[in-house]
Amino acid sequence: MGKAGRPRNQTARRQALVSAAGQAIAERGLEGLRIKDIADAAGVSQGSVLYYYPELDDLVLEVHRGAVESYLASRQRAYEEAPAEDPAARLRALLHSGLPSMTDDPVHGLLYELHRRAGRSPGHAELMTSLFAREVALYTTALEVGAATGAFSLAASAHDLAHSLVALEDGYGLHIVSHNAALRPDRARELLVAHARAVTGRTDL
Amino acid sequence: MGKAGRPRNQTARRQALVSAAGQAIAERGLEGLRIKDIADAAGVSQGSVLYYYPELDDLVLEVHRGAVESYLASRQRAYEEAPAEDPAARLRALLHSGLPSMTDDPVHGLLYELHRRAGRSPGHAELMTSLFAREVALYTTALEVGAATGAFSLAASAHDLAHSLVALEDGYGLHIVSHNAALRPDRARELLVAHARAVTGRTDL
DNA sequence: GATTTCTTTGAGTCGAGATTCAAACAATAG
DNA sequence: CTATTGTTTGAATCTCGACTCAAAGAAATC
Repeated sequence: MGKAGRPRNQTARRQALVSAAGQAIAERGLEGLRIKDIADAAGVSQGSVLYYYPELDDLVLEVHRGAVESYLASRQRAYEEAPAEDPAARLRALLHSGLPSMTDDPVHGLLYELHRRAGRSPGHAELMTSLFAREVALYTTALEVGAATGAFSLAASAHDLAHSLVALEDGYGLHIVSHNAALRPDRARELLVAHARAVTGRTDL
Repeated sequence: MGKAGRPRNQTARRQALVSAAGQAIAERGLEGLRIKDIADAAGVSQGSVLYYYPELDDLVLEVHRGAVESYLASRQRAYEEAPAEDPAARLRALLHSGLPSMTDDPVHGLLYELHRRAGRSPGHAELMTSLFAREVALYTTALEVGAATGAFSLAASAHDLAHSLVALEDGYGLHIVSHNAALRPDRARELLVAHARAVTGRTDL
């Protein structure tokens, strides 16, 4: 009396749909998201999209979750790939991984696009909160290690400074992806690094 | 053979429509904007909305323009109402007028909502750029006056510091209106003021 | 009051896109 | 091979909201 049926490799399909949806959102924005676009990008029919995600919101939430995780992983990686014995280099790595490098950086573009839902959707708000908290934690660690080894002389608590750095990234990043003509990526990076120099006492960041 | 016809008080009607649209956008967001909602809020028929704004985008652009102007005017007013002989008080006034005071502050909510279009619409990008530049100018003036009178000892150029302050406001504000559970308005204000204290050398802000 | 032009209405039309669904197809168990 | 359940399709249908338009209303001019 064994169970029957075709094997479920839903995991793979779902993953493909999440990826396709992420691509579609990055291209046309949340408002321009169409089931047909997702289906085309994933190479399946419209019906299949609904079969796996009867609620499109669930799919968008998965896209958001995936974007947050992969973005955090990339920053963590950047941080860890810098020499552990050089706190300034590690901080520099963080600073350089937190801003969109072009006005149409796809990763940041997707994240800002998804964050837009946060004001009206608790699920998205939670993801945004989580991203912020974990970025703050990364910076806090980097600053505390530098302070402990004497490499930095912090102008305030590591935790508060970390908050400022992440908020600065978000503010500058928002203007960059929004095509603020007066704030090019280079200029934003300079300003961010200058701020980091000021609060750590390192003039060589 | 004089011209005839009913007088045109299009100005008033347009203003009413802009106001109604602003209200609708603040309530349901750009994605949820419906002609019917605008018409209802303005107390006219759907046809009238199209009569004055055949291109809905033009109406949204007007809403954005109005929001930017009134927001800037309110900050300018806050700045000027503080005693001119007290640079610290003036800076404090600016700092307190730049963050949403609640998680659903309607003014900031509307502005962030409209800024969302900037990435895909040059008109909106221009408005956002203009808002940023003028906020930076306000802060720059406040900082320079304080520095000139010896009230502040600036940690960097007034212009650079002003950029940081505005970007910080934008970053914190974004998280507040997005319901970041870990960053309440009070906390954000504390962090912003702490930053201002650090870069001006005033411990009494 | 007649005329002209501006304004307003709302029912009707139209279209884009979401949703449904019955039939076809696939893999596994027995 | 057959039965059973999982999967996929895409044409038909449904829904919502933008857009059209002919007719009615209103102010200014003559």
